[in-house]
Amino acid sequence: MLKLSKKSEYALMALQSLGNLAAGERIAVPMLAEQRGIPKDLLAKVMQQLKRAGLVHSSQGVSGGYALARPLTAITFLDAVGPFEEALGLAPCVDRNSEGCDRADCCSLHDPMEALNRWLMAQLSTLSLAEFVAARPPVVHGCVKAPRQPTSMERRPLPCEA
Amino acid sequence: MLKLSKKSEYALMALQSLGNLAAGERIAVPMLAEQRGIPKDLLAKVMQQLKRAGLVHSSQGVSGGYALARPLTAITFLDAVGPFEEALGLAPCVDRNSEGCDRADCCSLHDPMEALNRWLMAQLSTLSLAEFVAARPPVVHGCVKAPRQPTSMERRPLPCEA
DNA sequence: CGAAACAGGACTGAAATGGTCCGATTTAGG
DNA sequence: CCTAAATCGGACCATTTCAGTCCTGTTTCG
Ligand code: SF4
Ligand code: SF4
Repeated sequence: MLKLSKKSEYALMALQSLGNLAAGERIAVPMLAEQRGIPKDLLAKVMQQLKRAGLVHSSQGVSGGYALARPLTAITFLDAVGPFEEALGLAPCVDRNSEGCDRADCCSLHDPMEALNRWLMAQLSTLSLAEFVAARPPVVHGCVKAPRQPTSMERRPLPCEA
Repeated sequence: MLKLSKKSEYALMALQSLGNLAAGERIAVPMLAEQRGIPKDLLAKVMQQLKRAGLVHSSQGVSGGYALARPLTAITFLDAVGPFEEALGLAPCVDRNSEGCDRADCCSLHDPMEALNRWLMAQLSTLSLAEFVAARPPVVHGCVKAPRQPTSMERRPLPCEA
């Protein structure tokens, strides 16, 4: 139920990498793909879609590449992942990409579903990418791993503590 | 990314219905299936699995059926849905049903993923079914819809309000 | 003994997913 | 002006997952 598509994962990777670029700098798909060790053609598609979603800017031609359209603090997890998730809603009755459910007005599960769905969406759209991936030091050649730091997720209070 | 499998949905339906049974009462699969308008054979499988998960008890023979093994307040959303979700984790590196990810120790996305995943799991396992489906009046023949009441989900504070 | 229920495996069709390939267009640099 | 390298974007394919059906047992009430 929670699994992200590979495209989403690649999108998050890309946005993370774009996040620690110097201002005005750009990075090309082949470079990105090699750094993260992921299929270049697929990443290319992902980037196109990110552009269409307005999250990144692109420049064509040799020495072209991508850059963030706005800082990671202004991109939510939902923004980043939304374009790649076919089934973003819990059930057909609360999903944008489905023609709904004919039982919707005769289903005692509908209201709870809708409520939970709305809550989850709210969570994911109040989580900025900057929070999610606490952007860390520059990329070492071939390996982008960085020392562990507690993310802001871990500091979010659980509902039962509220 | 959030979509539940049909089995999960059916499981939630079933547990909801079992929830407003009188003590000692049981209900059979064909009856349940007809009430909710869902395929009986599939629901049968779901019930078997719920039994294996220890959430319900069954009795065989004619006039057999299912009943809750414990009250809805003692069953979490994750309990109910877990057995039916192949891919419960956000990514391969944090999923029980996958052999992990070879890049796990060289991926700057791993730690954020793990953190978010843990947080989401915690959310789903602190949400009891009783909270989720604020169990409502008995089932009218052929239609189980009931008047709307605010669920406890809607009263959960958003992180940004905490 | 027979009808009705649970138990459970085998199987199928359809759809989503992850990935590849190829041709077209743009553009910096020699 | 020409070429290499990059973004575009459609077509295509293999694999897996999903939802659903079917069929054969076994239990148990009346
Ligand atoms: S209305 Fe009920 S059955 Fe239809 S999708 Fe929503 S929850 Fe599932
Ligand atoms: S380690 Fe990185 S690449 Fe591997 S699954 Fe986790 S997030 Fe995806």
